[in-house]
Amino acid sequence: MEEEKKIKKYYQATDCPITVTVDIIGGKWKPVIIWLLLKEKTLRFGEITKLIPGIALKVLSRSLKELESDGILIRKAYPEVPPRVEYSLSAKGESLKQIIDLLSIWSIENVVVEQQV
Amino acid sequence: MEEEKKIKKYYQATDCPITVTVDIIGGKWKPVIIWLLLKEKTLRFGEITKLIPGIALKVLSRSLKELESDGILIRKAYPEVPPRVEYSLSAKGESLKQIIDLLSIWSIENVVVEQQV
DNA sequence: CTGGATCCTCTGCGATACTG
DNA sequence: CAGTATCGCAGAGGATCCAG
Repeated sequence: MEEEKKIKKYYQATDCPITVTVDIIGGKWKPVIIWLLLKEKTLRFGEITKLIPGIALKVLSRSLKELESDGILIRKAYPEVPPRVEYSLSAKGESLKQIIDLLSIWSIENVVVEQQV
Repeated sequence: MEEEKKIKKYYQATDCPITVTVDIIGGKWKPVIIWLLLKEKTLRFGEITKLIPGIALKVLSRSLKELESDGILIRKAYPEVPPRVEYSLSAKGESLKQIIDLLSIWSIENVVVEQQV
């Protein structure tokens, strides 16, 4: 069923591969999460909430799940008390670095400058 | 008021410039529209609706407006009857080519292949 | 031909309380 | 500590009719 959903999702937007990527890394917080993981390599759930003060727990939780099921990041849970869970990027996630960098650079060159002028 | 909204939008996501760009080119159809304009250079409203069969008129209309107000594309209306309106990318819009290409390539390498296997 | 006006649905996002 | 459960809101996306 999930498989179907993905395939459907892929074909619905005029077979445009760009939309596929935007669906995966898009949204309000996912880019930020990926960006943080690119910098910090490994982060715990609580650390992310501190690094992204505005995010709601539920949203972070769901974002991480989706990124995991898309193969972008890897979730490692340690059977301890209290529990510890570490998130890090997969190879696929690392391969987004170029894109994330470009997105960042573009906005700095094309949006931020404007606002200062 | 619009200015306030933009500035607020920029600062809300932990000052992350990536989100800014995603906000501009994100959404279900905007990437497709930009991609089409990169290829075709100039398109009329009706032509876009034909190239993107699934899109609702209102959505296309709003997407074009937003892209225009973000300075991505240029709207040229000809005072004729029946009216003719042409859309083309601004220099700022053209500068997105690199990003669009990367997004496309990434999905082809990381998503499509998987589905075929 | 271009798109505004209207009404509707669906889901992404958010805040708080609670649990293994 | 790392989440789930629950409730709620606002906006994106959509279908249809109407107008300059």
